[in-house]
Amino acid sequence: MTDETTAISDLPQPAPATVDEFRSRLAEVIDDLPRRLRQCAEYIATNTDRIAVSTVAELAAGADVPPSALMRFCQILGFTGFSEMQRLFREAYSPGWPDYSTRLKNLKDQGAGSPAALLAEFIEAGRLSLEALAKSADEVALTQAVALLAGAQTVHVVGLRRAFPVATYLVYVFEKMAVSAMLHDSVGRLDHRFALRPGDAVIAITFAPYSEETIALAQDAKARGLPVVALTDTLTSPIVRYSDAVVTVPEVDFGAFRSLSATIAMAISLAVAVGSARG
Amino acid sequence: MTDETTAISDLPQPAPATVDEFRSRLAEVIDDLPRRLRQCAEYIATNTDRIAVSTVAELAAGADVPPSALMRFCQILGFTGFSEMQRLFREAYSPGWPDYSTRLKNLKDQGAGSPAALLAEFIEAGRLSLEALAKSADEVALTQAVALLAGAQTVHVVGLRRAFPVATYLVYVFEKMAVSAMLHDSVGRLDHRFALRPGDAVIAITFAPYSEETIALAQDAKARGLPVVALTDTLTSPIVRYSDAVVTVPEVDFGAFRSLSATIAMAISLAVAVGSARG
DNA sequence: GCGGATTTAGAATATTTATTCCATTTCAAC
DNA sequence: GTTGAAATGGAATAAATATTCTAAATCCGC
Repeated sequence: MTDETTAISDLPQPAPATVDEFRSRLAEVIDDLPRRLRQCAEYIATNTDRIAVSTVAELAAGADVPPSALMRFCQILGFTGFSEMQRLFREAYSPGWPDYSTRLKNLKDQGAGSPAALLAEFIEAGRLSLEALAKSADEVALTQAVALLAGAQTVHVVGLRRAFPVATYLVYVFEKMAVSAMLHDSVGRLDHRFALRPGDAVIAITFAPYSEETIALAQDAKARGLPVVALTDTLTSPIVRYSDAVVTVPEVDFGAFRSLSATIAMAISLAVAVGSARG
Repeated sequence: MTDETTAISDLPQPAPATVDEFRSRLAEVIDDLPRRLRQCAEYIATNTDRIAVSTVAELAAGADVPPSALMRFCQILGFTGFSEMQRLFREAYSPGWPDYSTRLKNLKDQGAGSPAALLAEFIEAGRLSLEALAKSADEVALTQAVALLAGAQTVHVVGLRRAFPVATYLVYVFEKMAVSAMLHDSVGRLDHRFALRPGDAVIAITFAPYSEETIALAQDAKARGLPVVALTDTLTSPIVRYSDAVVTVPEVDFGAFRSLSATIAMAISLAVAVGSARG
């Protein structure tokens, strides 16, 4: 009858009311959970999205625990049981976009190859790219890149072919932010590399198949001791070895073409951050 | 005992195996369905995404029919029952937020003005733009624009300042699709308008504040009787009066800068559609 | 290695949810 | 209007699913 044994799990904690609350509660408790319950927590943490559409038995099987363990897990989190937890996820699903996905399907139904169907595909590719970027963005690399560029006199921007639109937008934003920037566009096959001066920095944008001129410029700058920032697709890109900071962007493409959404989002962020870092 | 009354619904049709198959089956049957079943079909058609996370009773209530009607509906589509139909959607289910929204919040929490927070904002702006585009896209205008451009000898692309990246990407895609295209970039203040020849077409890209040169080129082309396609922000844009087809794109911006995601998605779609309409 | 507390597994039960069935209604052709 | 066929609603039943309970296993401080 004493209260002395009252442990955390006995306290009537209120159930999480949002997915965010759910996640933080999960993070709180996960470390001091016994073996089976921790297994539940870990499985749930990486498969949160399946809660809405699975049964206790299925999730338990996935986590490799008996169903009853999963029940206890739900209760520890503050729910009366699995059903209550599941309700949270079923209701939270599809909040912001009431008819977005339906509409996309309608567009696609116009027939494969129709302009509307293509548009739907590119919209989807763009959205996936942005979401992937949100998940994978490396703040540290980004901050580092901003620091390098913010310290430069003039920022030299190079990016050709499919990366060229990004380069031009970057220059546009730099200009608006009063950052001195120069676009290396190889118009007229003129080589502007003499313009690289001590105190400057380079941002080079390239994706597979990597464009030689871009890499060459980065290499040149590096040789002269200028800081080089790379905006590319993977850490194995050939430009990486000539760069002092590497920002990678996962881009989903449809057919042969990149959506560029994620790349541009990253580029603007860089430019604006550099602009405001300078004041 | 005769087979003479055998109707469509009696034939043992195989159940749809994919969501796409499901949608086309639905479209096939929806027109010759009795009242209650049509109610089901219509509700399901606009709420396809809730199938995975709802019970028969919930969906039936939403469609305003008794549960048994919904059961018959499932069977007409070829499923043995609701559960089988739901399984299809549960397996295909993948919400947009495995941890997307949480992650965005984390980025923003790095502190207002930090590179990561900026990135989060631009990602969000891009995503909203794409979703808005999905909802507002006008297939008819798009198809019309494609037709005009597909009929042209050479496509002249013009877009300056913030629209310039879009113009360059458009030209890149046209090239890859073997469509003869020319970029009017006003490099060196050279005026290329003499290049407009009978049989050509123009695509002009401009957003508020509208760039004069772009509008001037459109006007010029129009005066010579060439078809002009406008890619712009609203139907009240000054370019509209010089255009034969107008494609509008809603773009959300953060701070002073457009995300361009929606605009680029639209531009690629146009270019690819034109390319395949030709070849 | 012993004793008390905690954790666990799985069987038993309760609840929810899907499915079937049939009496009644609606519809359309004659 | 009458008749037969199709459609409907709701109650009855079957199946799946969640939840609880308890005996056995495990863990931990001594």
